[in-house]
Amino acid sequence: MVDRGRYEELARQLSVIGAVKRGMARALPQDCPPGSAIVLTVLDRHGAMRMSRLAELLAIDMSVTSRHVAHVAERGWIERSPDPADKRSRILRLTPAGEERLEHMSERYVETLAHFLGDWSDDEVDQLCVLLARLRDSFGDCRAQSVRLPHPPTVSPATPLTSTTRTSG
Amino acid sequence: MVDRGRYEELARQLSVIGAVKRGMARALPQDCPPGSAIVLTVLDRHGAMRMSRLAELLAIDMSVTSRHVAHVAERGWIERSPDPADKRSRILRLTPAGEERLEHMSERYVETLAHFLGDWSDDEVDQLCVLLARLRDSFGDCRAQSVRLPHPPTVSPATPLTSTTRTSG
DNA sequence: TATTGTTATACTCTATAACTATA
DNA sequence: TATAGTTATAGAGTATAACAATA
Repeated sequence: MVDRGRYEELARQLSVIGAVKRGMARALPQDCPPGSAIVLTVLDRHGAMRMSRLAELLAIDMSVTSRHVAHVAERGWIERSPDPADKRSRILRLTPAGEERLEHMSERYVETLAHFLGDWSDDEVDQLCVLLARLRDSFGDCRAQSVRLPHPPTVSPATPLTSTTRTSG
Repeated sequence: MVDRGRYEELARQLSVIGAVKRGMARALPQDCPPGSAIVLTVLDRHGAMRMSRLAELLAIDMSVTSRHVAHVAERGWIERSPDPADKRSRILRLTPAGEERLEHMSERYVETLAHFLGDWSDDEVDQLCVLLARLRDSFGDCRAQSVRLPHPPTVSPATPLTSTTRTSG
């Protein structure tokens, strides 16, 4: 068990890391806000999937995911084909235009990191990647509705422990 | 110089780490949104300071900092005493009530981390803290107005390189 | 009746611009 | 004239709740 001081330090570091994320976001093309960027990134990384799966991977509510997806679909960066197994669902898939967009985006990200992280070694970047991946993994699906935190903010007494993707009943 | 693939991987990891930050934010007391929490944290960590310094440490515009500060000041968690050296400024300082609030907040953060990071070792937490601190440091003051990024989004041709805290002239 | 996904509404954070007071 | 800070307004992200279509 890690001691309290270490956790406090980690909490501080996580609080301040938002500045880095904003710095990265500024490098994005104008028609591609962070919400679109992450949808394209995850679809490229994990392949075609349904809304609910995407929402789970992003750890955001499906209502929010729906808006992000609508935005990139309007621009032709993904296609939504009917799911033969379930007519309520559609399969999300990156289009060639989306891949192109992602490539452009990726170039800007890389340039930005090269700009700020010029003096980092390969090993340091690798280490940070590994630890961030592990951190994300440890948190798992930590969305409001799907997990019981130690201190449920406003939740009424006995909330069921279901691991659904929904926002309400 | 780090190669492109490593930077791409880091960019992906940073994109997805927002889920962790949201998970942490959910642990905060209801009357203490993340913006307030970070102000209290930084004032505790770095001691009393002026608005402009706080904005620089948070890497957000002073207009935003001003609102966060107003919020915590209204609740009596910080005090704003006149700066004898410059009548335009005030010195921000944590009050005993603010320290108490911070302690409460910190407990919740620690519980949340203990909940999700139960199987991490001391060394792993330390390593992540060190790398995050270094990352934040490498980005420095990366606010919109204060730094030239490789791809200035909408900025007109010759923007001066001044490192000010301002939002407009 | 339960689940997938969409839409409407509200809240938080951030940035830009205009403004006041002081240097 | 320039700087410290405040406020008004707008844009993006997210959560909750209500809804439609399908399982």
